[in-house]
Order: sequence, then C-alpha cells, then structure tokens
Amino acid sequence: MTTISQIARRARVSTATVSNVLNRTKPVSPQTRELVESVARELGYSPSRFARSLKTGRSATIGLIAPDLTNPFFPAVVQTVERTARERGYGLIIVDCHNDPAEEKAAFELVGEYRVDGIIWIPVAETKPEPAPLAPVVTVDRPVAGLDGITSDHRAGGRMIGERVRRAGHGTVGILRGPSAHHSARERHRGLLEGLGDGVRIVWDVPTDFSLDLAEEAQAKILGTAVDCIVGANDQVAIRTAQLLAAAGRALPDDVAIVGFDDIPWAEFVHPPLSTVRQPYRRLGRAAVELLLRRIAEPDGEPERIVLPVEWVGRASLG
Amino acid sequence: MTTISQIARRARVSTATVSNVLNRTKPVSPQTRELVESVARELGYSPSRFARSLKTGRSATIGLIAPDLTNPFFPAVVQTVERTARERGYGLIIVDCHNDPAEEKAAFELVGEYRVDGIIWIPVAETKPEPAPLAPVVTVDRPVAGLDGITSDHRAGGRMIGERVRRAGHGTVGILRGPSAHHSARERHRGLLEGLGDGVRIVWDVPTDFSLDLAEEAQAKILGTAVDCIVGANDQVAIRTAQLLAAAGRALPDDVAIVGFDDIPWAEFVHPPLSTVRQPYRRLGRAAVELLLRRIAEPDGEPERIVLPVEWVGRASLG
DNA sequence: CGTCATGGGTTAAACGTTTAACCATTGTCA
DNA sequence: TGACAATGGTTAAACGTTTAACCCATGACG
Repeated sequence: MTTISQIARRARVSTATVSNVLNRTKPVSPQTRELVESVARELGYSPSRFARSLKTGRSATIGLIAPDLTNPFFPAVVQTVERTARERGYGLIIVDCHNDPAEEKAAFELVGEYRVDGIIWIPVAETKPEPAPLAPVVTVDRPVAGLDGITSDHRAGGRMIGERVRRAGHGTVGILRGPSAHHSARERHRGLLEGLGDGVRIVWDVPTDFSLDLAEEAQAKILGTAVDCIVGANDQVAIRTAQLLAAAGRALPDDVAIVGFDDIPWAEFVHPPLSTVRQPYRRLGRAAVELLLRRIAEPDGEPERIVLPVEWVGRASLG
Repeated sequence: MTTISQIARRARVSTATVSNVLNRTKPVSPQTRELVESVARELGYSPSRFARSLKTGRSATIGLIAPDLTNPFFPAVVQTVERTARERGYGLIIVDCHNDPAEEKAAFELVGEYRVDGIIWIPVAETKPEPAPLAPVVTVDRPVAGLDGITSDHRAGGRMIGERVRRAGHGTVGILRGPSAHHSARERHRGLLEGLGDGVRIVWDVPTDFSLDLAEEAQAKILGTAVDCIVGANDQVAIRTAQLLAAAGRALPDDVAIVGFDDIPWAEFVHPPLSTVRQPYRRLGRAAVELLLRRIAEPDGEPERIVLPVEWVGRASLG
C-alpha cells in the first residue's frame, strides 16, 4: 500500500503538501500539484480511511442496523441507503441482527468500534437503544422516542384500504391486525377502522405476527368464520392467508377478497395478485440518509419525524 | 470516547499494560488486571478499530461487493455472510453496484480505502477485477479465473430438471436459457440437455436475461410456439413466463408445465407453485466467508473452487 | 555469593493521515 | 527604501492503538 510519505519522497515535497494537493485544502502551485498528482496516480495511491479518521475524528462511515435482510421489506431500503450514503462519500457498515434484541445490542457495539458518524436503525422491536448511542441515530419504520425517525404514513394507508374495501361493497371483514408491539401495525389498524366507517361489519379482528407464520387463532378464524374480505397486517400475512384459503378450496377473490400492505416485490405475482398499499422504499432509504447527514452536521436540535406518503395499488385480490 | 490512555491514567498504569490486559497479549498480575478491567468497564471503553488497524495492519473488516440487493437471490447469502463474518470478529462493509460495472470498479476502490482484509465478490458479469485487488478475493456464484470461488452445482441442477421433465412425460420443451455471459446459465443449460436426453424434443431454445423482463423473442416463442413444458433460466424468468401464459388464457400446469431455478423465497407462493432447484443460500454465504478467512491466513496457494450441491424442489407447476 | 531466568511492569516508536504554526521569497505600496 | 501582505511551501505534533525493547525486583541455582 502506498502512503502519502512515499509520494512525498518521490515528488520531493513534504507530506503536508501532498495532503494539500489531494484534498485541495490549501492552494498549491500548478506545477507541484501536477507533479504530486501524477506521482500519486503512478503509485496507485489510495488514502487510508482509518488513518484519516483517526486524525479528523470523522470516519465518513455510517452504520446500518437492520432486523432481518431476508424480510422482503428491507433490501430495497438498504440498497437505497447504501447508494445514497456512497454518493455522499460515506461507506456503509451493516449488521443484520436476526430479529434478536441481544444481537441488536451487539450491533451497536460493533458500529461503535468503527466510530461511525451516524447510525440508521431499523429496530427489531419497540425498545430503547441499550447504550445511549455515541453517534446520531435515525430510525426507519419504527419510531423511538427522542430519536429522529422516518416512517411511511401507515395510518393513511390503513384508511385507503378501509375505503377501498367499503367501496368494493364488502359487507363483512376479518382483520389480521399484526403485532400490537409495532407502531406500524397499530397505525394501520387505526386508519383501517377510520376508512371502513360504520357500513362494514368487523366479524373478527385478531393479532398476528408480521411473518409468514400464522398463529393458531388466526388460522382458525380465517378458515372457520366466513367474511367477504380479509385485511392482512402486511403482504406476507395476506399471502399466507390466501394460500390457506386456496388450499381449503375457496375461490379467490370471489369467495373471499384479500388485501395486504407494503407491496413487497412479489405481491404482484402471487395468486390472486395482491391488492395492497405501497410503501415508498427508495424514498425511505434516501430520506433516512439525508436526515442523518443533517443531524450529523447539526447534532443538537429537536428530533425530526418524517412521514412519507403511501400509495394504493389495486390488483385482482380485492374482487 | 474514552481511550486507552484515559484508562491508564485512572488506573495508574501504562497504556501498554492496559493493552495487555484488554487483549490478553502478555501476562498481567491478577490485581492489576482486575483494576484495569473495572476502570475500562466503568468508563464504557470501546476500542477504536481504526487505531488498532493502523498499527496492526489488519482491519478485521471484510468487504462485500454485490450486484443488486433487490435481486431475491442475494439477501439470504448476504445475511449469512454478515453473520458468519461477525461471529469471527469481522465487520462487513457492503457495496451494491446496481449491476453496473463502473460502480463495481468504484466498489473495489471504496473497500480498498477501508484496507479490508478480504473481499467477497459477486461479480456483475464476467469481467476481471479491474485493479489487481489488494486483498484476497473470493467470488460467489460467478467464478473468475485465478480467484477462489464458490458456486452451486448448476450443472447437476440442470440435469435434475431435465430428468424430472422427461420422467413427467413431457414430450416437447421450450428453453429460456438465460444470459450466455453467465457461467451459471451455461452450466444449467448443459446439465439440462444431459438430463433431457434424446427422448424429449427441444422445440425452441432462446437466450434471456435473469430478470423479470423478457425479451421480445422470448415472449414470441412462449406465446407463439406451444410446448408441453417450459424451462426457465431462473425462477424470475419462470414466474414471468407463467404470468404471461396465464394472461393469455392458458391453464397452468395442464396446458404448459413450468420449471424454474434457484428456489427464491416466493417460488412457493406464485401460481402455480413453482417446481425448481434450490440453491443452498446459507451454505454459499458461510462457505464464502470460511474460504476467505482461510485465504487470508494463507495468502498463497492454489485458488480453490468449491461447488455446493443443489436440491430438487417439486411443486405443482411441473404437472 | 554471584549469575541468571522470570514475572510484571514501563518507555517510546510506529502506523498514515491532517493541520496549526511557522518560514522564505516575492511583489506592492506609501 | 522599508513595511507588509500574499503565496507556496515545510515542520512537527497529534489522533488511539500495539509492540519491541528495556528495566527492576525477586527467587533459584550452582
């Protein structure tokens, strides 16, 4: 690895000058500039972020702590986070904590060792960050008191669903409301009730996970108590529900309509194609990085809470 | 941020002793050890990886360069890579190059600036790594001459498909063979021909991408030239094909059977549920890290080529 | 009783940068 | 002509670690 001093020696200047050329921090005569640059190029110089950070106190690195990359919700936001960060000159160190709060704690320690300038955190559940974090944090999707946060407008999304279900003429619905520990599930549910209004009868309303695994109670309701339409906590729940019903011989969406939430990439390809509400994945990622960089530049100040609009995506499953 | 010298001052010992305690590099009397440890805990000490790397020359960090995180193939391997690396004490810096060779080149530069100890590289296409990389590289899924590489046994997978199609009694097939620039597509195709044998008539055989976008030519064949069974280059191609046919009113799998490759997470949920060959995602990720660490420990030596077994996954789409 | 190994420390240099403080030369202007 | 600013550079310290080299008791041994 070539260093700044090798360049300096070869170009017969001081390391300070090399640094000034490479970073344009101080004016340098055109000829030395040219000389230094050519030597640097010739030697294939690549600056050491470590050494630089050590001196400057800024690592030009941000940490991303996510609960589970195999959850189809995340890759798109991670991708955008990575790209946006890189555009701004930041590297990304990433930790996937497998939905385990203990690993999440370890994650904070790990990114701490990297002295990251900021952290983008998609919390596993509604917990505080264990150790008061050493760098600014912005949460995505799951707000935490006292921290900056970005979420989609789950409530408006819920409302959209309610209205669509009502206008589609479904008289009775079953609700798979998701984990009540999740802000998004609660907001969606709240919006949903608003959207449904009084015209629609809620026959059952049971909690679920956000995953493909449906609890006993939920399965019993789905198969046992007929309704015109089932509203899933998210697309995965809805998809599993559809599968369950299809296996039981129900015709979808004619016997039962189904709606999801998120518009994960394959909502379009399941059977029946899923009506759902699209979260703005890319905007979430981008906004998170931008807010984080603002906060890094301006560490004090009221935490911001950004809520991004969602979009109805009508497909066959609503009937 | 507390430093080793703050601890030293407070415990009235030298920084060397603190270092020796924390890293167990040299024996230290029990009482000083205890003292130092308690002070460190009290001060919430977290070592600076930067400073450490600067001195030791090892960063305890590996770089992951992937073509596109939204491709459902990758998250599972990325997740395993991250976890395995972390178990071994390595951090992961990740770059998503959006299938763009130019970004891929930039990715190598970025991870270079972090002085990573090794690189896991899922190449965008069949290219050489632009600059002779400064750290060991192991490729995943797409072998590169002269580098260590892990792949699935695409050829055996292709053969499985061929045999299953033949045994299912399909007399004519159409093949969507994927991009010929990809090792995996070529191997699958080769295996497929072996598996089909002489009994099955190949009516058409056209190249495609690996994505959901089907070229004109492919679409024309799919809709225009009837066959008993269509073999897709991967699950995404197969899923799109199914969608196209269903939209055209064909009954699946009765009119046309369909097979994919990969077993991406939602192959199970599309209509009809997709018969396919499962790649060992987690083993790919784990094996990649392990091979990389071996190579880091033992930089010279013949490049290894590891091929992992795949598994047939029979679902309704084969008929 | 000298010699020597050993255990438990310390000192100081080094890793690759950045940056404040300094210096020398030249040109400008009163 | 002398003071002074501007320009273009250098010196050296510092960031937080690790680690080789050294030091000093103490106890063992011939």
